[in-house]
Amino acid sequence: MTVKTKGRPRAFDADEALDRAIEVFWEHGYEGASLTDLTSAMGINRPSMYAAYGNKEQLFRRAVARYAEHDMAYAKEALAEPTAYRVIEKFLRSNADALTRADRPAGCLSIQGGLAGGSDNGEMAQFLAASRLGGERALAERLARAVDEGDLPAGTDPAALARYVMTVSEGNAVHAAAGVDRASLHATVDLAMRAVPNL
Amino acid sequence: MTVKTKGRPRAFDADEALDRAIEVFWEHGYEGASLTDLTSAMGINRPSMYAAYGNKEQLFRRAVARYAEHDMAYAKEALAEPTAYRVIEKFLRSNADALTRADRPAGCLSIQGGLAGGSDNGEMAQFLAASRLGGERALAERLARAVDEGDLPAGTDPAALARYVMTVSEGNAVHAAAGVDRASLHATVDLAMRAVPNL
DNA sequence: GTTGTTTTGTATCGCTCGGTACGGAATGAC
DNA sequence: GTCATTCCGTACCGAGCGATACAAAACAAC
Repeated sequence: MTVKTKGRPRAFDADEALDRAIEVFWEHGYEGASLTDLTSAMGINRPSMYAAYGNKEQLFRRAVARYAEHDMAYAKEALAEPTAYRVIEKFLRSNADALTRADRPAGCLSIQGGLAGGSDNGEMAQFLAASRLGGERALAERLARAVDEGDLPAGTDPAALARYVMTVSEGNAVHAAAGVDRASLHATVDLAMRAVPNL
Repeated sequence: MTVKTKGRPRAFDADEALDRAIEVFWEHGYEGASLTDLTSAMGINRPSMYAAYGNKEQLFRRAVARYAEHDMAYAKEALAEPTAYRVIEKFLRSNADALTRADRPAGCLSIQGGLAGGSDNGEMAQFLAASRLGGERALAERLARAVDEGDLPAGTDPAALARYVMTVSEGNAVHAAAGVDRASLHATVDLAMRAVPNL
């Protein structure tokens, strides 16, 4: 799929470099990741980064997009499970695994990226929060369908249940970033699942 | 308790200024809070801050200590409840309220302060994580006592249950920082409590 | 009063930040 | 070959960072 272009060819793969940037943002957060950190991890120099991605903010947005598409692919898969209980369990189990992958930083980019903003009004924090709430809404819609299908008790509030699931997921992300191991996160999921109706 | 001292008297109250610093750290995080933000909120100038607290890092550590003593006083109160169920519910309810106080920033200083570190190896993030795990350990000890007293089912893992409770608390903090309102956090607590054994 | 001590305000330090100017290098078009 | 175009690498910019030097100001001791 490499399109023929004029001029000197790019000496690096843009997606591979983006993966390296993801890990730096993941580990240090948006503001904590300096351009020196980023470009040295990406194996390129500053002007190449600016030519390829625009600036630090756009690099981060593209990193988050790629992260959502690849590292969070399990979320979309979980929604395809046949029952609400299995949707939720698959999501929380996969999440616990993703939070503790040996080849990736601990925790979740969306949380590590930044909950608080600097002197600006927390533009990045709001962006990440909106992205997370988007995932929560998708889960709520799947659970609403489950209520319609009689898969969850009538009267169940799908939005509240989705929020609870995301709350556990985010809490686990905070724990993972603190160094808690995979088995402990799964033990938390064991407990959390007891609050989920299982017909 | 104002001790008579030589020299020019301090023109500000150190604890009151610390409360203002707490709010700035709470809102912008450790690295996101600049000395200009801090000292202007504290109503003092830079050299006064350095004379009174040492440097930015020590100011933050004192802010966290004061935060734990005052804004998290509900945690210690919750541990005094008679039953494990009531300990947990009181903790999560008070936590949900504290995360959404109108006169304070949304969320929790310990989470907003920073999950990720800059170019250093995340010294502050580790410090905050250790502080949170300390609270978790205190809760685990209280729940272990509850098991001994027959207040929780025999075979209950108090550490796992404590971790679950803190996970919900931290997830709610993330949600609160994203702007989720108090009632929604309590709805999450409603669901979370269904996983807690209630004899 | 004078002296010693501590705080205050201004003005500044060295450093790192995100971002860029510019010349040379590497390609396709012709 | 020459030209146009694109990318790479160095070296740099202004701005903001955390931290401080220094002298005037405000007190206690005498």
